[in-house]
Amino acid sequence: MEDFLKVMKAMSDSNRVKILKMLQHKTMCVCEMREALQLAQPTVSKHLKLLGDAGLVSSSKDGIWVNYNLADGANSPYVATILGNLKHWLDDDSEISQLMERLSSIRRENICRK
Amino acid sequence: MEDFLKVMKAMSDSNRVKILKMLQHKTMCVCEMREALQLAQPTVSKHLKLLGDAGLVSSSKDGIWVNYNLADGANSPYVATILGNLKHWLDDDSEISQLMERLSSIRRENICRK
DNA sequence: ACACTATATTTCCAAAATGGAATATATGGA
DNA sequence: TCCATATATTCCATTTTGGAAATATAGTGT
Repeated sequence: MEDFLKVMKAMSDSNRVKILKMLQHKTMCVCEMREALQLAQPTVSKHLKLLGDAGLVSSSKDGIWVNYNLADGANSPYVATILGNLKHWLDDDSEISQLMERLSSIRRENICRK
Repeated sequence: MEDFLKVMKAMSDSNRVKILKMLQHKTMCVCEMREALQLAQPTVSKHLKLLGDAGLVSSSKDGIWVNYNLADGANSPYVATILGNLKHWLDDDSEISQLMERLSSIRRENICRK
């Protein structure tokens, strides 16, 4: 039950859902997400920790950066099902589609290491 | 997005999930659920209101009672998918399976109208 | 070693969620 | 009409959550 509730709670916040939708399109680091969502960096990190604890995202360190990706869901049927459905869910949501449009112009080279 | 989040938030509480699992097996009134979950009656009513607002349950009045059922999900792809998956999810959870065992012995005639 | 940057953690605050007691409403029976 | 019961609503205390500022940690380049 706890694992299930963790996944549902992780899906219950619009900024976290936006993170997952962005990760459908590309691997991202924290500062790219920070820019895309216009949130403070610690806030983004906390959301990512919660998503990671729920098994929805994975991360790997690349030097100074941490690359975040969608999890494959191999360890949780809840994660696999939710992420599978989220692939097509919310694509016609205006907030989401606007975010996706802006996403292509948010590139690590232009934000980090200035 | 709002509709989606409503569904996810509704699924983020163990008592509400238990209500949905019970409704998979039978139509229930508030006092039966109150007995099954050992919660105060207003608490159950509030959970049911939230589940109803999310489109996860429907209700119909029968005299003094209100019968609650799982919604058919015809109006929401989120509801349809979640309720469809919940059919098999959590069946092996110990809390849930114990609740299901007790469920058969909780009958309206024995609780209400005493 | 030192400065700079990306990320994580801690701490605090405001807002939201959960639960119950008290209360209101509605229905059925005497 | 009056009473008992099923359900809903209101109100309040406690806990949880989302956000940011401050701080800590870890790489990278000089």
